[in-house]
Amino acid sequence: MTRPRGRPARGQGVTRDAILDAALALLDEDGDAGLTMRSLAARLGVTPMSLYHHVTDRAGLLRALSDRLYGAVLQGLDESGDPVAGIRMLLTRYYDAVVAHPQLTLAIFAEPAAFAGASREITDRLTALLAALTPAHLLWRDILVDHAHGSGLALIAARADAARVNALREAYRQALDCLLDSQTTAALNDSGRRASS
Amino acid sequence: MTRPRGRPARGQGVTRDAILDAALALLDEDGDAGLTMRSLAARLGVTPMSLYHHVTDRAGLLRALSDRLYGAVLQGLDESGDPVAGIRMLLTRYYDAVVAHPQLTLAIFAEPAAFAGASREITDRLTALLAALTPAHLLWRDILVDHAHGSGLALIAARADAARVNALREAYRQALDCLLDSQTTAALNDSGRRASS
DNA sequence: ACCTGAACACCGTTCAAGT
DNA sequence: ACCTGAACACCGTTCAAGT
Repeated sequence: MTRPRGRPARGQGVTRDAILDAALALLDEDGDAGLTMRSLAARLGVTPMSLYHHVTDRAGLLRALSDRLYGAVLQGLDESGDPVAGIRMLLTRYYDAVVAHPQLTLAIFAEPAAFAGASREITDRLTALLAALTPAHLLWRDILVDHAHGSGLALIAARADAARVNALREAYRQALDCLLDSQTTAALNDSGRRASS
Repeated sequence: MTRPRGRPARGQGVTRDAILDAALALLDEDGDAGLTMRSLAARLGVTPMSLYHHVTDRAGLLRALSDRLYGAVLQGLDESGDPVAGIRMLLTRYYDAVVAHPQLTLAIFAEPAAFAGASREITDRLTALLAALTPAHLLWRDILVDHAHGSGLALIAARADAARVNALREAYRQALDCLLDSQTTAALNDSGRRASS
C-alpha cells in the first residue's frame, strides 16, 4: 500500500515524486537548459531551496529520473520464450525508453556516472541472455549495446520531428532484426572465433 | 602561404586559431564545465568580450572545434584499395578522433546542430563506399555509424582511465572486423533483402 | 578592426533562520 | 521535518565606449 504518485491530497508540501514528474516535464519541453532548480521550484510553487530537502543536487535529480525510466525497462520482461525474442524485447524496450524521453537520455549521456548506472543493469541482463545463445556473448553484447546507444543518439539529433522519429524507430527495428538474424549470428560467431584465436 | 597556427609572433592580439587551441585544451582538461568564455579569455590573457570578435558565441566555438577535428578525419583518406579497407580506415579514424578528444565529442553530442554537421560528411563518404560493396548500403551505413557513435559514448563514459580506453579501442577494432567480415556481410545483405521484401 | 568595463539576466548551492 | 530569504561565486551575452 504505497502512497499514490504526484502531489499529496491537500498538504502543501512537495513530494519527491512530484519533483521528479515536474523535472521530467521540463526536460521534455525545453531540454537540459529548461530544467533549472529555479524553474523546477517555480513550477511546483515552492522555493528552490526546498528541493534540496528531497534531492541531493541537480546530478542526483537526473540520476533519480534515469533510475525510474530505465528501471522500468527491466520490469515485467517475458523470460519464457526463446533467447532471441528476449534479447529483441529487451533492446526494443530500451530504445523505446529513449524515444519516450530523448532529452533525459541526452542529459544522462552527458553525466558518465548516471549513464554507467543506468546501462549496467540492462547490459548485465543482455549478457545473461546472450550467454545462453552464443559463446561470443561479450562481443555480441558490446555490438548490440553500442548500436542501441548510437541509434538513440541519432534519434536525439533528429530533434522532435515526429515523422522522422518514427522512421528512425522503424529503422532500428529492422537493423536489430538483421543483427539478430540466425545467419548473421552464425557469421559473427565464426568471425569472433577466428579473431580470438 | 598561410599564417602559422597559434599566437602571432609578437602582436598582442588573439587569433582565431589560438582561441580554438586554448578552448580544446580546456575541454580536454576539465570537460564541458571547464570551458567557459571567461576561463578561455583568462587563459589567453584577454577580456571575455574580445572573444566575440573571432567567434559568434559558445555554440559557434564548439562547432568550429568539431569542424577542425572531424574535418581532419576525411583528409588524406586512401581511396585506392578495396572498399572494405576504405570503410575500415574511415571508421577507425572517426573513432580515433573521439578517443583523442572525448570531451569535445560529448559536447558535440549534446549540441544536435553541431553533431549533425560533423557526422554528415563522414556518413556521406561511408554511404558512397558501401554503395560499391552491397545493395543494402543504407542499412549497413546506419548500423556502422550508430555502432561507432555508441562505442564512442562507451569510451567517454569510461572517463580517462588510460588502460580501459585502450581495451575499448581494441574491442572496437575487433567488433568492426567482425561486422565487416565477408560472411557477416553476406548474411546481413541476405537478411536486409528478406526484410525489405 | 579590435579590445575593454560595466551591466543584465541568469545559474547551482550554502548558510542561518524560521515553523 | 520541511521550508524560506539572503547571499556567494559563478555563467553567457549585450551595450556603449575607447584606441
